[in-house]
Amino acid sequence: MAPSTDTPTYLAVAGVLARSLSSAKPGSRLPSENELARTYGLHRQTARAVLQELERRHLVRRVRGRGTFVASLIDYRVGPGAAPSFSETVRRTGAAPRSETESIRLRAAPAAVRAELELATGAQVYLISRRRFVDDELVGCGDTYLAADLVPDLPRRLHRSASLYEALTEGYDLEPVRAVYRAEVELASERVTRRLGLDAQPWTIATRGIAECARLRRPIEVTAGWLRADVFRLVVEFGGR
Amino acid sequence: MAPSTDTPTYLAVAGVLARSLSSAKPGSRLPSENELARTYGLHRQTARAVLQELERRHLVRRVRGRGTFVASLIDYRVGPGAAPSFSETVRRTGAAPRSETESIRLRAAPAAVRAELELATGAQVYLISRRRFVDDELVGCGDTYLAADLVPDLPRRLHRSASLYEALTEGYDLEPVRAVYRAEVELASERVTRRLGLDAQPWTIATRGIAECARLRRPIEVTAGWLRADVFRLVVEFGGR
DNA sequence: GCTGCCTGGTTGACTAGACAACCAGCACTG
DNA sequence: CAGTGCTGGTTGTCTAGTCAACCAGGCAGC
Repeated sequence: MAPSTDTPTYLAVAGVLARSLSSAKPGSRLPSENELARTYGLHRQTARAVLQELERRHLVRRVRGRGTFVASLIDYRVGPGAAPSFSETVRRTGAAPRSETESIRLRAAPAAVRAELELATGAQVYLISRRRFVDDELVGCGDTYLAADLVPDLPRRLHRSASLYEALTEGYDLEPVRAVYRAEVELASERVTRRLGLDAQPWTIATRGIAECARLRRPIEVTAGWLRADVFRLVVEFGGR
Repeated sequence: MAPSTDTPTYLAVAGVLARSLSSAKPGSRLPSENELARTYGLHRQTARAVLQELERRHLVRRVRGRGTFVASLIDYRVGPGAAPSFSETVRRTGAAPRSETESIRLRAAPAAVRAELELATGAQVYLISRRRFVDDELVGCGDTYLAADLVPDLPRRLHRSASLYEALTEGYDLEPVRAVYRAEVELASERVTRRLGLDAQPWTIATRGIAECARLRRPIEVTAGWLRADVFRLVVEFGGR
């Protein structure tokens, strides 16, 4: 029945499941390791290898204590001019995005940020840390650095605004415009791994950007973000119709 | 000695090795699974998990029958205007790139290609398949489709040129200019896996592009390429100084 | 009501041992 | 001299079984 010559059984079974998975409902549950082993006559470790292979292909998500579930990737489209918005990206798929502010801290600017924002030594910045959710599941996090002297009393103002963008634009007349943007696929650092509530370092789409204010003609914002690569897929596009 | 509370031993050992690996020479060999198991007092399967974890992080490459070797990633930089050249990218790292033509075939244009190149039904295209090497190791492959009527007698002409680009520019006065470009990280198809001489599907940086000819004012070339993601890393950049 | 405990089911980690597939090098043979 | 076959070492696959960590839900007791 299988066209296999001598492919390992765990790959053969993974292939069978992968094909049936393409028409499965995202979020639905797969058989457990023990069930799988029983129905295919394998040892549990082999059934495990099957599910791990599917996880490696980002076709399923495995949750300890609960089971294995059908995954679905969200395209994270990056192109010139269009700095992708997390909320927009998620909403387009029909899911519900949510951003949660972890903390707003006032601190001395790290050297790298100071250079990017053209600040004097000792200058202070606000560091805004956020967490990103899709359907109430934690899928990413991000940091934003803002020169403190440009946005006095930011925490309170931010409270009254729907978003940081709105606060900057309407509260301070500082509309930020993306100037430099960079994205890559990388393994999460230990710090990001912790923030995402995971114990093993996941692959992430890492983004870094600098935004300028047209009125002031200088950079005002440095951002860094990480999105789980088993939930999002990085797509780069230039040109097109 | 380890700051671990109860991190799994395979992750702990992987951490130790990862740190020492950053200063190791790319290409040098790591201890074998058995050696590792002996020196750390583990079972071979656990030592195996250690090396597999390092492979997952793209820090090492494992070759059946030979051993485990220190890897090094090459940045594949993508930006507006600058369609990255495989040869340029590799040469910048000091390694030796090589491209090898697998085949040049004349065939009816597939529907998707026909649409992109604005060809009539039944029109013919040349399909040029290439393989990409770094220091004589197979790391990628690519396909190029060209409208056959624009490049009569292509196979012979290509023989006398250093590259396809040169043949198009000087042989036919058809300088191609990148119009649409797209890159993403994806699991290799079975076909690409075969062409890369692997048995398990690897992650790849997949690129797709359409090039136009300024003189003719129409698209003349469709390209698709795959580079192994355990050798290259996709980096997207806009703006900058 | 609701807090805390227990229980059955799930994935995670580890040890034990076996055989297969593959590679490089070497000696031997024709 | 070319090719064959052997051999030791390597990673790949698989079975067998154990304990741990975690989750959801049910249930008893406060």
